[in-house]
Formats: sequence, C-alpha cells, structure tokens
Amino acid sequence: MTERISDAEHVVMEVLWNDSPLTANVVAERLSTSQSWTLPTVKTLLSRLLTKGALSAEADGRRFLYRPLIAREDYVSGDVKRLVDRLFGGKLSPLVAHLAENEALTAQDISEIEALLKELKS
Amino acid sequence: MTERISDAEHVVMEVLWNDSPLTANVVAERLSTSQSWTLPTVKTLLSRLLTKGALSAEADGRRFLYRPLIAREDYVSGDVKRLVDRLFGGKLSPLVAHLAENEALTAQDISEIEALLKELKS
DNA sequence: CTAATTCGACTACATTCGTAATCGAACGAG
DNA sequence: CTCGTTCGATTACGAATGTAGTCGAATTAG
Repeated sequence: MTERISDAEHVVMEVLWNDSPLTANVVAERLSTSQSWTLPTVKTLLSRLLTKGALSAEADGRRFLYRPLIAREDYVSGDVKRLVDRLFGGKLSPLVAHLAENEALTAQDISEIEALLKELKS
Repeated sequence: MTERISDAEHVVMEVLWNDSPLTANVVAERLSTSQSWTLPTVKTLLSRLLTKGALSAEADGRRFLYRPLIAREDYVSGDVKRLVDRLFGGKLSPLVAHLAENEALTAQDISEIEALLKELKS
C-alpha cells in the first residue's frame, strides 16, 4: 500500500519526522546544510511523497504545511525487514552474527545489547 | 569503486555465491525456480554485473563461466552499513534496540544472540 | 491599482532498472 | 560445405529517480 520511498525522498522525510508540520521553504532550508538541492528539487520530492501517501499537506493560506503520514518506526521496520529477508533469509540471529563478526561491535555495544536483551526477557 | 548492485542483479549474485563458476544458461536454470525471467533477461543482468566489476567471465570455448569478484560477506557488510548509517546514525545498538522493540525477536533469537555475545567476549 | 515576488503545479530530461527482443558470429549436424 | 542452433552483444523501452526549469495564480510592496 504505502509505496516505496526513494533515497532522496527519505532524506526529506527525516526532516519532517524531526519537526513538523513545515512549509516547503522551511524543509528546503533545513536540508540546505546537508544537501545542495534547489528549492524546485525539494518541492518535487515533497509532491512525490504526497502522491505516494507518505505525507499530508494542510493548506495554510497559499502555502502548504507538510506532515508525515507514516511513522518513522514503521518506515524503519519495513526497511530493516527487507534487508533481513534479502540478506539473512528473514532470520534475525544471522544478522546479529554478521554484526558480531564483521562490524565493529564495541564492548560497549555488547553491553548495551545484553542489557536490552535482559530487559526483554523480564 | 564497486558500483551499486540492483535488486535483480543481487538475485543473480546469490546464485553465483552459492555455486560458481557457472554459465549463463545454468544461472538462468537455477533462477527458474524462484524467478520467471527469460534467458535474455538473465544475460542482461550478467552483463551489467560484469560491467560493474561484480563478476568475472572466463571464456570456456564459446561460452563464459561467470564467477563473483566480490565476496558475499563484503556485499552484505556494505548493505548493512548503508542501512545503519541511513537509519540509525551509524550506531549499532539503536539497530538492536529497534530489533528488540519492533521485530519479532523470539525467545530463541534472544538465546542465540546472547550465546553469540558471550562467545564474543571470551 | 500595478508590478514584483512567491508558491505550487506542470514539464523536462538524463540515468538506472526491470524486462526482453533481435542480430551477428561461431559451432555442430548432415 | 551449408544450415540451423547457440551464444554473447546490441538495442529497446517503459517506469522510477535525481535534479531542476517554467508557468500561472495569488500575494504583497509601493
């Protein structure tokens, strides 16, 4: 149902997850530190997100206030699930095994994760 | 350096990571159970992977034997890293926290992960 | 009231991707 | 030696994407 969000679109979503509703101009302004997109580019991305049903646009005078319609958590879950399905046969422990073997899992990461797991079991 | 591998291309890579070198026909045959791609389609994907430097093609008479040039582990690491950077600010523990809260972490998953971590610390 | 500005909508355009047909060279059947 | 078959290479083409210009309506400055 919710259509795929492209990489560039995702960057825009992050701005709005961080603070919303915002006008197109403010979104573009917030993005200006990280991206060198022109205003038209940002507006195109906003329209596409609107069409995809990822945002709502509430009229405020002659401009629109954009606001996310999908929760960041849900978006993240979808992405994580796709990755796990694609690369780890849908199983989570191979992912953790991969992290353990190949990514820099610091002692602190390990402690944090163990604490999380402990809490989960309680 | 290694260019982005698309989703369809990745499916082809999986076949070759699983067993290589293989001819285009054999790759297509192996894929026939999971995908309904015609032979030309599979060949296109193989050429693109070749162009991208993800595969090598060794001539064997009139045909080619394709073989991965990049290790699956490296590919997986790249993808995982991209996801972690994009969604979790590059930190691993937020990813695990997310898994814990939002994905179905079974009791068995938790045990397996704890065992992994325990081993890591030894 | 008129001119400049501001917006969103529409249009544009090259690239990548998914999917596949076709062409030309080489090879094997007779 | 000739013809059909088999390959890889080339070409095709629509959808999605990244990136951005243009147009027309509304608004605000004067």
